[in-house]
Amino acid sequence: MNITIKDIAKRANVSITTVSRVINNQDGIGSDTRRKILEIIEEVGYRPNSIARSMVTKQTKTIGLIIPDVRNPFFPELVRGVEDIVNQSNYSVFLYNTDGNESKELESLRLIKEKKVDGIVYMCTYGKANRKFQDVVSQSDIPVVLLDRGLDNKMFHGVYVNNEKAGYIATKHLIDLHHNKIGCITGPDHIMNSKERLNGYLKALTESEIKVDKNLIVPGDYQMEGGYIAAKELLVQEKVTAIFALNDLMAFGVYQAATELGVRIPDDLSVVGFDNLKYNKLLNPKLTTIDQLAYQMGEVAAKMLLRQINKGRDIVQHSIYLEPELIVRNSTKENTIC
Amino acid sequence: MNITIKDIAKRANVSITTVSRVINNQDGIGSDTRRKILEIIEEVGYRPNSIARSMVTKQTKTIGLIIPDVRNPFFPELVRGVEDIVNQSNYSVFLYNTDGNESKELESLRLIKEKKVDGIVYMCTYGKANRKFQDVVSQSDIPVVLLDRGLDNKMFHGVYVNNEKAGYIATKHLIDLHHNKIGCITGPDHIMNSKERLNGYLKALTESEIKVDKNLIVPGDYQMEGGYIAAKELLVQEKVTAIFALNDLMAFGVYQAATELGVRIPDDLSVVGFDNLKYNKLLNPKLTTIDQLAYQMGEVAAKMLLRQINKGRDIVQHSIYLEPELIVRNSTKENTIC
DNA sequence: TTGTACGCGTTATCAA
DNA sequence: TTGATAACGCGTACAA
Repeated sequence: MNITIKDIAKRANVSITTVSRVINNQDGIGSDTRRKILEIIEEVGYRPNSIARSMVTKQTKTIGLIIPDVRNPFFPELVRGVEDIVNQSNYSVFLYNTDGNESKELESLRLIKEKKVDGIVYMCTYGKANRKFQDVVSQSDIPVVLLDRGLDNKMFHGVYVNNEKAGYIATKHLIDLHHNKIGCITGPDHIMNSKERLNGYLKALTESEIKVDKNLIVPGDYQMEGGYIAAKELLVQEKVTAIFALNDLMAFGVYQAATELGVRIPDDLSVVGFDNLKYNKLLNPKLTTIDQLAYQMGEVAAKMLLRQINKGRDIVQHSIYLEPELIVRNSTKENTIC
Repeated sequence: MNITIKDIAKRANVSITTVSRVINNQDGIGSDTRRKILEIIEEVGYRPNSIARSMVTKQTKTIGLIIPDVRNPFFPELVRGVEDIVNQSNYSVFLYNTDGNESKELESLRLIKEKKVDGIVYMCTYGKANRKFQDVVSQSDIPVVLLDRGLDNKMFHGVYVNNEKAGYIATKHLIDLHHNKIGCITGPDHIMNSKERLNGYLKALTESEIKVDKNLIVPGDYQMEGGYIAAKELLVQEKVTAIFALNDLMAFGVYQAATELGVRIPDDLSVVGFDNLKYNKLLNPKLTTIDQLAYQMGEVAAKMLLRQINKGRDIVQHSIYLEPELIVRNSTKENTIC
């Protein structure tokens, strides 16, 4: 049997109302009474039952964080960014991994709704789950902030990187190094940021009057494996001198493929990645990539969410686009081949 | 205003008891009544309020997972292992990152207690927070499983790797390759697994009658930076031919130091790590390391926790030690130098 | 087969 | 400055 506010009240010879007031730091309490109650609370290690509290206050001091997979090294940064901010306001976070799998997304959604979280940070993937998501959310009026990946519906707040611009500057960098046969390895095509990054790539080519060759655009999976396979294709069949991988993980795969084929980076092949993962320092040569400030994105999203929670949903809706940055390291080099 | 069991009852012209029974799949309900209620529930998208439910059932279908930092690539594996198992039983997980920081650990503990989680998976760090932890836990009678890092007090269940054995086989591997000047980079000394791994190292040396040289044992921090600094010391001042880094992150630092000093791996220096992080495939040459099956550890811990939750705390207490495995790759080589 | 009424631990309202 | 009591949404013992 856990100790409750009643026990404290009894011990202190006061009503539970008085104890409640002390707990919640309200005034209108005699300083003697307050001190005594505080002492007892300290002594017995009493902690208010947040479940019971939530019943009446209608808030749980809890948010839900839905991501594809913590094991993908991009997400832990976001997770920490979110957590560090909400913790400051004494919020706890429910973590749900969905693997971008529709049934898991729906399951998480169901749970999250039952748990009565005060808000949700959502990194969405599939379109179908999203319809359901929108239903659930609009039904229950839970504040939401989308993170990194948008929804076609613009009714939600969101924090994104300017993916098109990012794709543009990455490609431009390669063009400036006189590459004109630049392969591009994309992500799964239902993820919007992949499309946007690709658009940036196309824009840069067009602007520089380099003809777009469809064969140089190979679909990947945002995983090492996909990068590896795509790179083999690009290197063997298309003889590209540069590859823009739409995330670092796939760039890692490119390195592997290059090593196997005896293709030297950056001499024979320039590589640009996307994400600036912490551990791409391990690569030799170090990877030129786009930094999209994952931790900060998490922070910004969390702040937006807290603002929504505190002020209600009817504040001006908006999205924030963070500016990507090109980090030039040693995997890109002037094209001297053709 | 959210929709409640009352609304369903009203719509269906039955009592809330009947609805409750349908929700909880109890029998003794007319099949017509049941169907009708189910229909209405479906139609309006009703979901029981788990907060209210927890009030009466005394369980929240929620566990707390306390880790140092998701950004350390070892932990995401554990997190997923835990989550995947508990999700199967419809549990949600609260994630708390503590950075091994005492005040954060205590704060997480406070929150976790208030949240009335049904159980806790705890990767502990500091000794002081642990006393408090033990108080809190024994007070409130929450089932706990320790993960990866033990507590001096043996009152808890736990899942660990046999760290001493791991340290032993790693070192033995280097000895078998005729290394006799083997540096060891340790973790923070308040983390028990570091001590245990070091013991394995010492045991292997002693057993092979290699004199232990204190200067070859350099303290690290379980981060790349610490590995880098320690490796420089070992390479410049001690001229070791092999280094056993007590985790992969520090081994990464060793690679960096070696590169800077023009020391070739594995020709001039053999390196063994610990963790078998997914992304150490990126290293060139690939890292020989100890696999400690992080994902499985998470799974096992979660299963133990669920068993405790369901059967009560008074089941036989025990700890499980998983067997580490040496993964030989290309960072170790026969010593031909001396 | 179904319904009434109480209780879970807290906050909020109103009265003293 | 303090207290009695209703209410939050649900499960369940007991009654019908």
